[in-house]
Amino acid sequence: MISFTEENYLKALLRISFDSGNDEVGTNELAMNLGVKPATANDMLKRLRDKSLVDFEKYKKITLTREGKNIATEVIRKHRLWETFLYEKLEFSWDEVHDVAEQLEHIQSSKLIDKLDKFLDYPVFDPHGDPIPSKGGELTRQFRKTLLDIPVGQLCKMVSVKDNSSAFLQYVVKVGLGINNEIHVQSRQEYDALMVIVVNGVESSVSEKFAENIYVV
Amino acid sequence: MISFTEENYLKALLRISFDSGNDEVGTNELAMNLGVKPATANDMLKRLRDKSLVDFEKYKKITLTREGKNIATEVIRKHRLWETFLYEKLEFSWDEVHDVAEQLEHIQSSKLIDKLDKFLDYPVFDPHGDPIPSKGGELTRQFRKTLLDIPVGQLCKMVSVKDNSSAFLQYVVKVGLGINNEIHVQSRQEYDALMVIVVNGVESSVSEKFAENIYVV
DNA sequence: TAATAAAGTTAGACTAATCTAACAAATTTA
DNA sequence: TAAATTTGTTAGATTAGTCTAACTTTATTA
Repeated sequence: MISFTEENYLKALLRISFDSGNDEVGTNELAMNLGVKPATANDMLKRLRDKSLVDFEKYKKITLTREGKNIATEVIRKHRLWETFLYEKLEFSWDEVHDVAEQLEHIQSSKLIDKLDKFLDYPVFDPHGDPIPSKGGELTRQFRKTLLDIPVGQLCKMVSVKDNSSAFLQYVVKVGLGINNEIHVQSRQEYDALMVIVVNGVESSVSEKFAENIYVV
Repeated sequence: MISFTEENYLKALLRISFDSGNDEVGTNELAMNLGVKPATANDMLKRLRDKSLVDFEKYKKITLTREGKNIATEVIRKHRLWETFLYEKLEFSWDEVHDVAEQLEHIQSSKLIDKLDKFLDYPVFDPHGDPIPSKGGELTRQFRKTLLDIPVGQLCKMVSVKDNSSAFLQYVVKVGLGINNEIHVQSRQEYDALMVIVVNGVESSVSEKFAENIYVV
């Protein structure tokens, strides 16, 4: 049986490789991502290797095995279905769903998740605009532009976020931004990439770090 | 913070004292109920005592403190709300809800449980006919007759079960019994209390152990 | 290319939750 | 009420998941 913690490590590995577009992940990167020390991650990685869920050689990068990737994808599927449930059925706001879904994603019952999928009428995207893997585990990798890629003067529409921490999401809400909102890029500093944007007629300044975490079309 | 396991101990203590009508619970009784060894239960009870969640003296019976009882009641509230959700919204059958609810009851989010309560339109009984504690923690203790209390020749109606294990619940289904079904008590052996009952025109023999786990009116 | 920095590993320790085996107290009963 | 039985406790061990501190390997750069 696979533990709650093991599931979190696998999920983090998949998310990191998905975000970076590279299958290979480093120990420190993983540890930082999970908020544990590299030594801890290293111990866990050895256990996951014993279970044939990851591959790596000493001092080398880590990849998920087929089986590890399947489990990670299933956890992400559950996470995103629960987020959709919380948002659509329980009136949770967009920035509150993540933390609760972090817990719900570990409930073990394939019947539960299939029935939930049906109850929600087989949704394809979660409230952040991220794709929900199908039952078979298909996760469409779409090319994603961020707010950083939009030239001055152009209009775009926010579809999702990269950073799912509630600290970031609350900041997004504070700037008056929400899913499907139109953003007008008014200006950009050469020096530090600070941008001035207009959302629903309200002007705000946002940093480079902020902009690269907002997915747009 | 209170752990998953600690919550299970508190819940078991409340359920045992509720079933027996006596606030005082023994270590062995608790251990058996949770499927652990008495030594294990004893260690945990000492930790719960350190946190002021239970009271007991060496070699004496255990009681929940006010705070311990509140937590246990909250866990039961969550359990029964989730059971109701699974049964009413996700088409789970009556005997499948318990095991999944055992996991869902430990999700930590008061907003989640309040919203779920609202979504279900503030239900008062779960699919087994057990009362759902209110947000304030009121749990009405009703006198409950079991099938064992029904004299030969009399008709009664099943409202709930005492044993929630899926082994028992599946057996109940096999006998053709479900919630709100009428039961006719046809005969009873003096020697071993074996009963012959009729449900929807079908005759079955049931043991004393079975009969005492079926609540009726 | 040699020194420095970054990344990864190992050893040893801690906590929570569990176990077995041995022991002590309380209760039942002959 | 003394012996037998039941109930509860203690001591010592185990596993999962975490840590710190010291070490090794790999990568970067002056």
